[in-house]
Amino acid sequence: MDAPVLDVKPLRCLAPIFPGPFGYNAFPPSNSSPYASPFGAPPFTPMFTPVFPAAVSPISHTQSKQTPQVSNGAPTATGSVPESKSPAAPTADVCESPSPEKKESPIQPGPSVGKKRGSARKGKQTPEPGSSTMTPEPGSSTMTPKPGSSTMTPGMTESSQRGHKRRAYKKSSGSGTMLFGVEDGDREAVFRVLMTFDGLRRRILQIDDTKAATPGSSKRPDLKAGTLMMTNGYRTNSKKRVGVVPGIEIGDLFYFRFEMCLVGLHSQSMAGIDYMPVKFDKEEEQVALSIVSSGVYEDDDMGNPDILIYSGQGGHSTPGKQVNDQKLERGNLALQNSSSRANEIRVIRGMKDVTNPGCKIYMYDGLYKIQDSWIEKGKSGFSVFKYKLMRVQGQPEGIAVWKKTRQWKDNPSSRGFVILNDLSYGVEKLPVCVVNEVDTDKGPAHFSYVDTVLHQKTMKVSLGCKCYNSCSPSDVSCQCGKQNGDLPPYSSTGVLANQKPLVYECGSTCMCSQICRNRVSQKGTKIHFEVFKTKGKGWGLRSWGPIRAGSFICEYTGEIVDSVELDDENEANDYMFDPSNCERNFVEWNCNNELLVEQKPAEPEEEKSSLLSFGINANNNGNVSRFMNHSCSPNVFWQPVLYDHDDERYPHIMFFAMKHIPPMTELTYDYDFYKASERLTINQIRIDNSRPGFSV
DNA sequence: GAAACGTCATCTTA
DNA sequence: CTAAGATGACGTTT
Repeated sequence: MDAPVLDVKPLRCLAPIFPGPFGYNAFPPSNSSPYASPFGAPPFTPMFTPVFPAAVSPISHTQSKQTPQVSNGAPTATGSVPESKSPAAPTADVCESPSPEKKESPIQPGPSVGKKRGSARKGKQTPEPGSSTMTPEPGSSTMTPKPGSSTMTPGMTESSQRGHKRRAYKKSSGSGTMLFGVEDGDREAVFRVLMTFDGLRRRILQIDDTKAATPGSSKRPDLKAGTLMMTNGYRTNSKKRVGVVPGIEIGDLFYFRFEMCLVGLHSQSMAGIDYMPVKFDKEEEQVALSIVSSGVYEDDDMGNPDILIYSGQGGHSTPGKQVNDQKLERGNLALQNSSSRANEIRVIRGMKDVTNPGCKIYMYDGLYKIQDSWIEKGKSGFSVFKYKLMRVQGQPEGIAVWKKTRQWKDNPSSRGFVILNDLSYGVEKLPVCVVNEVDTDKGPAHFSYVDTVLHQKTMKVSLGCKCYNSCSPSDVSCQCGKQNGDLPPYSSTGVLANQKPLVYECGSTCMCSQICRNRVSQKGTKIHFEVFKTKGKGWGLRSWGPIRAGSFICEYTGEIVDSVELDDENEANDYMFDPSNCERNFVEWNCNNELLVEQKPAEPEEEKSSLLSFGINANNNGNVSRFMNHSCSPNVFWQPVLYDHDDERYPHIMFFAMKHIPPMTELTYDYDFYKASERLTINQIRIDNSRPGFSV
């Protein structure tokens, strides 16, 4: 039970594992707080969420410190609402900022790879180029009530008029309790929570996959992962609040509703309207905090990115089918109150994922205010509440970025500042345009675009599997499956489950077809890239579309060289990918699998990645990867993959997304994993094999 | 009052 | 398409 807690770093949950009810692991009971020693803090009771050491958020200045009472953080004055000035603007530079202990400047060329040297930039980060104001002025539209619609007045229905007391935040019953609340997280904490959630979810999915034969046994890995996080209190911003949420920026993406719950953006796991009681003078009133517009109701964006027409909740028996009039209660009432109180409401827009239909992407679109509300008859003839929300001015672009990029995709010539239409000259399926919005540079120096690595010697080809059509994760006879260990590396949608020393994809000698789920990175990139001139870091790389965490981005192509040829002084090494200095290629991406008790052999792997002793020279031949800059707070990592030959000394270097990456966000990876690994503690945590385990 | 327990509304996800 | 989900809100009992 007393697994040693190793090298505790603030943002991580390092508590030893305790078996909880239902196979969940819980953190130790309150009287043995794991925090006592590491932080020198007194043990706290489960009553209070521990204050997170790094909790002083640089952006929480707009937000008064939340006390257990609701009173502040909420509007202080009657009627008038806190104008939190420039809500998200100051957060712009948080994105790439290193964790507090680090001294290096956020983004700079990696020490080991001399790429784009001399352009390191100190100090202040400049906002994205492109984020300059090109939003239309929507303010001109006057607030005339909708024709033919009755205006609502608060209190027009009976229900729920009793003054609600703010209840103490309900702690999960059971053994879990809120031991590890990460209160008022900063951006780093938000990332941590999200990465942990998704790591957990992918892991559960992966385990589920191998048990394909048991029908009905297990579904919804998202809910399982979310529940685990919740019961262990592994969340941040767990107190509700009006307005800006620390650590969350406009444009942030979410692929599950639960993700938004865990970081305090929208705490309803299903309902579209989140609200809480707020004190105005003497009265307490429910006001809306955030809404998710997900298209179940007949929401409409009117084509104007700053306006959202939102439908109230209720009246539906099955989703999509309205069978009753909506009532002015719950979320609808809260929205109505928010309309008169004019408080800011966070808006999350849900959209179809074009690359993965059936999947939804949620994007935080910033603060809005309700401008108008009315009742109208829905398609089914029942009453529906309608709310017209107007985006608060002065915020960075949100959904507008999406609209822009979508337009560019349809019509690439509408993209301005283009220097070159297709850097790949047709090699990539999608053109890679080169843009410069910041200076007069006419483009990067010439190189030949290749979409594969160039070997000097011929590589021998491995013997493949004999699966028919597609390899099945539950098929123990699959040769490729064996090589990968007991669990499949990719989900059925091609998302990498976790980082490994080496992934074995099926290859040309395999009998399975191209639809095999064990063929992912070999098929090449599906991302619509853009090479752009950064401010101060030379050329950079970004995507027009959103990228889901774990999905394949691209390969690092170029000429394979032996590491002995590497020489930092050589200019030719500017575009050298050098994995040899990476003691351990594990980022924190697999993190917190220890929330699951697994009967896996303890990681025997580690060694292989440090054996990599080649380099990839992209100076003369390369692809978009050579433009990816370094960051200590990266959103991309690399993963060795083997598929077309047998030689484990020369795997392909494939890049995958560490986090969900919004459109037009620069893609960066950590050039020097060795340093990164020093920040790691997660892999040092002992996994308790003796425990029965979380049954999935 | 506070805490514990019970039920309902919500609609997402596979 | 359908049904199983988890949470928080709200209501009732201890």
